[in-house]
Amino acid sequence: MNQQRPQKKTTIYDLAELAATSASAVSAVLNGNWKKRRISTQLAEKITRIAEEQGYAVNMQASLLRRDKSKIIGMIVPKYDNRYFGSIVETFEIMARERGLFPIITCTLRDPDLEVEAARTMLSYQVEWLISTGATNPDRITDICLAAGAHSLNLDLPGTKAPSVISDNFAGARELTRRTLINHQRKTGVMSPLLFIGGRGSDHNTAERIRGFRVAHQDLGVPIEEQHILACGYAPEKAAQALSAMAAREGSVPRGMFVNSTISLEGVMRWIKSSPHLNGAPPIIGCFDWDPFVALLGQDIEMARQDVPGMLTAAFDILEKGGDDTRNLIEIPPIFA
Amino acid sequence: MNQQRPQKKTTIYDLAELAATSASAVSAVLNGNWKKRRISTQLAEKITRIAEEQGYAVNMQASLLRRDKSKIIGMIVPKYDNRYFGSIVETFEIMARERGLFPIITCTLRDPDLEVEAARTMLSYQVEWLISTGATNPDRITDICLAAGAHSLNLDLPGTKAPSVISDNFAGARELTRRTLINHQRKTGVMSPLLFIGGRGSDHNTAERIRGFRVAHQDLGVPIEEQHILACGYAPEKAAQALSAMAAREGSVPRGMFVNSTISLEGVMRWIKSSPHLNGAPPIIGCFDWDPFVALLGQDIEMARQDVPGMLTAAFDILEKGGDDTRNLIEIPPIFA
DNA sequence: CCAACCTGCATCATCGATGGAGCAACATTG
DNA sequence: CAATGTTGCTCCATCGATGATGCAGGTTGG
Repeated sequence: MNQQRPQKKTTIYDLAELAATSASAVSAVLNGNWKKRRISTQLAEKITRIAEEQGYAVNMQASLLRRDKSKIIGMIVPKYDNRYFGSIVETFEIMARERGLFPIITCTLRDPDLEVEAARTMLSYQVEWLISTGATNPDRITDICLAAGAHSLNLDLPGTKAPSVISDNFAGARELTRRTLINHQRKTGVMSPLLFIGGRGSDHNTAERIRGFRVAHQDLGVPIEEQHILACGYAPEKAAQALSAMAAREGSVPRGMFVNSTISLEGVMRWIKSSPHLNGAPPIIGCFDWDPFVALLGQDIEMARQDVPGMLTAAFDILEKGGDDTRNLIEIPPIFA
Repeated sequence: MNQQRPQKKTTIYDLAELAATSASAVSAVLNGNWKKRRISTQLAEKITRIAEEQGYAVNMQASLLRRDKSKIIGMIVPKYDNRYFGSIVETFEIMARERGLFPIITCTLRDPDLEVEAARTMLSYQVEWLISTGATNPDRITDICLAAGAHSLNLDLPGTKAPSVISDNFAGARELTRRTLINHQRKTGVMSPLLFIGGRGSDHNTAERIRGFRVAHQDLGVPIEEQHILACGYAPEKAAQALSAMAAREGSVPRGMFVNSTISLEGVMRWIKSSPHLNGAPPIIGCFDWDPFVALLGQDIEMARQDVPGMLTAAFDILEKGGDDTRNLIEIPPIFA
């Protein structure tokens, strides 16, 4: 049949009439517990056949209304425009489906109001769990979830009111800094402090990465230049502006850099390309995040790839243990190539 | 209140009791048509206040069950691992919300069975519209949608049974080829045919792009080399393997290339880096797709950026006009920087 | 002073799926 | 042959929100 307009939806009552039986029997057969309800195999087969012929699909809205568990799991995510978040949502979907859950995802464009609105909307859809990824105010969302009878969990950025799974930012940054310092020495012959650029000074991850950055310098006995720590925000333009300002102020810019995300790296690379400040000498970069094209950008870029499967495995572990009591912080080490 | 465990959900009946009124009044007030139903402003304010105090959120399952329109719009998308699809889902969400719709998205990992399963699941959730992005078998999905009373629309790859919005692959490829041929001539002094690499020969977009590729060569009077059209699939490894095979077979590889997606480009660039076949001379590339880091990879890469906002505007136009009858194909020109 | 009308709500059936309870019809046991 | 058990269903209340209908109590017009 090649109908143009969508037809009305088939319900279990329609199927019941076609099979000359009751809606209850149809329901039992189609949701699989017909053995328990002592429906004959004969009738079960008949109903199954008719349902398939009619292209029947349960009305989840009705089904969920009746049941106690929705099996819906929500995730909010800031953006889809980089490999890290892309990988998070993709892995999340796969792992959720493997566990018989229905994932719904929404991006909040780093807008705190949208985060809250998105959380409320998801709660209206009866999510059982809500994972806040990189949320600006995760505790706010946890409060809303608790009030609405849902569990919550923080990913990427931690909160204090729900369990959190994040990268081991301190150890990762320390190792990345160490590697970059050594790369810099190998290339230039001198050991000199790196520039830290990107991220918000107010967020936990950036603060921890700066801490790792400091300690790595200390480990190698390299003094830090305080004015070379630029937590100027994540946007590419912010990074480019910060570099311009520094170049104007100091007349030059360090060749070795710790860049706090691929997003910021985009701005850094653009600025370097368009500016004479490095005199064509390629920068020596450590980037906290991974992108396949960045790997092709030059030999002198080291990346710390956040362990997305590891993080989500930890997240689903928590959620399978039902754990709200565990207000713990789980830190997953990033991966070096 | 800082409770640990989620509490039970508040319903309009709870609110009605707290406000000493009926559930019907609560419902009318909270969904905004209380004026029509002649509820006093006083009572409306009281109910609103109590609802806020209790952190009430409607149960969409119940609400949707009762209403005829779900306002849910679904999208299936192959992957989240590149800027094109990332931009599509992000723009889709924004535009859907602007129109008062609730977007749900699912990725299908380019798996035909998963596509069908995802479509069925979405239909269970009562989507009114389903947008199939880059689907391997869009007509199958349209059939399923029609049987279940939903509308469908194809994006990125066309189908024959529902309206389709895609890039103008022919014109885009023709222009990209023209530009790349000219770039090649400028750099090398000679006008010589390009290598076409990436994509599936069986998909409409690749076929159209190859057609544009041919016509552009013809336009400039450059003969094509048939064995230099390699629709080897999208995966990076496939592209790398195809190049290796060609190099082994012919002893060399053209310096000018038309690469049919950033995904394939990843493999191409990796191969070039690891292989001596170009003797360090940078390739001259036209890439049908856009990525910010690719722009930084070299001066000799021209990109055709698919006009995602334009495509989705066209898609939402169709869907606002309710149009199923319009089985038309809308082609949106890609953008050159 | 009564009909007609308006205001401000409450009652109740309904959406589709679900599962506890109940009920025939038949089989088995002592 | 009555008592008991088993098989194979059906009936009905229920989940929460919605809106048509109805119904008091007050107001207005003639």
